[in-house]
Amino acid sequence: LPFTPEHKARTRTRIVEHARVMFNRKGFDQVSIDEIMKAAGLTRGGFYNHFSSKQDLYAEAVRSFETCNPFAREVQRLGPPAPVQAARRLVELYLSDAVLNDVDQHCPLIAVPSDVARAGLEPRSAYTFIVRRMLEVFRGAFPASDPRGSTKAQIILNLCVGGMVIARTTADAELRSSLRQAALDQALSLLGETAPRRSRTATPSAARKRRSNERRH
Amino acid sequence: LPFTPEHKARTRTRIVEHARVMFNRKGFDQVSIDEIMKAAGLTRGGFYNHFSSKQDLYAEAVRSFETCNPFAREVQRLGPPAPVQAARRLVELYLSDAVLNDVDQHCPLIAVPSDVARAGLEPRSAYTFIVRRMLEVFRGAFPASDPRGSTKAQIILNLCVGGMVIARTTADAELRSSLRQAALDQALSLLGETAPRRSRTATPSAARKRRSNERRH
DNA sequence: TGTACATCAGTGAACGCGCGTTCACTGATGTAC
DNA sequence: TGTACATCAGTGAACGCGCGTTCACTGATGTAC
Repeated sequence: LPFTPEHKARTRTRIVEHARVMFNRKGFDQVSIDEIMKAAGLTRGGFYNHFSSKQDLYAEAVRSFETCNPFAREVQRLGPPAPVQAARRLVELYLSDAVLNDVDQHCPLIAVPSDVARAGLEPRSAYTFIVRRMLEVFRGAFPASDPRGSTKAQIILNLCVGGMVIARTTADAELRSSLRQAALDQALSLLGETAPRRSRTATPSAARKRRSNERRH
Repeated sequence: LPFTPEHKARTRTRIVEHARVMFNRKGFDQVSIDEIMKAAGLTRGGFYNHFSSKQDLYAEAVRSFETCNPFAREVQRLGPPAPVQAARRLVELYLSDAVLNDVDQHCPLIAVPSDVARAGLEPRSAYTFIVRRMLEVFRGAFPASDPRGSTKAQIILNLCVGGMVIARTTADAELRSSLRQAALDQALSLLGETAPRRSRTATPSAARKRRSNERRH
């Protein structure tokens, strides 16, 4: 074989990696294949050695988030041993001020929902896959016997996505931060219902985080 | 004057009207000026008599939602007299199954957030304006003395948008409906805290609605 | 060890199409006189 | 009342550009003998 068998795979991964970041940042239509290939250190023509179409790459990029994002890695690290902590940590990462203000880190769930909703079947099911994974993590934070466990997991996901999606659209720093913070407090509060109840509105760690955000602005 | 002074205004409104529906359905890039003008019964060339660019029309379309959507009309009708009912009704309309399954009725908040987040300043501030309006309505449901009133309003908005944004992206009917329902229950529950508490998870009207949705599927 | 050959990741020019925008024109209308 | 004129919403052809996709080619590599 002309190249090592892993070589093509590594190139492909490199393309997907750059595509994911650029699609998240600028959306499906605003990123050209040329740009992506250039970012990956290649030229336009080679693209179709790896993918059958731009939409094909898009689905792949959405899918790739599952293996490459900091949330997923965090979950993998903390997942099985302490489900409640994993859920709490995921919420805190998801709704952190740092992530809100760095578009490149945005999860596809918040970065490209409109695009995906209008895209073909492949990107949509890649997206749905992430949704189910996150729901599993949140569901794990409640005892299996809790009849409202699934519902609470869904509410937490809705808060995570809703808070960030709206916050992202506005340039008003105060409104941004405040929408995000409200979602964070409520989500943590729902998670807190599994452990012995503390304050109704926020865990101590959320309060600490809030103070530090206020200092930053 | 060659045409009546209102004639141009009416034409302009007609263009914006069609643009709003089409942008919501297919996104900014996937709708051409040609299509919009055709839908409005005009030809390509006349577009620049009314708008300076496609982006200009986009901002206008987002803005227009405030005056033409069923939620806004509903709020205007119920608004001042009974703020709690207005908020409750808005939530129910927003998170209804009927709206979820009819893209044309989708509020820009859920239909085009990714597009807007990447668009210019004008569309973004048009979007932010709607956000503030909805927050006002929700805030009105809690007594001015309630220190958590603003936060609760933000949580409700996050739930409204989050639930619909995720639900929209998946084709799985069960998951769609269930995400939406979870958001609806939680939002109504938060609103319920103002009135004498009924059931913890849903108001009677929500339960009625849920049953009717289940029949439909 | 050396030579001829096959493979195929990557190159870069070219194609074709759609779309945002421009522009010279039309023709219906109201106004001046 | 009638006629010449100015206005301007709307028309449709044309321009120019970018981008997804195709394709003939290259040249580095491994294999056969």
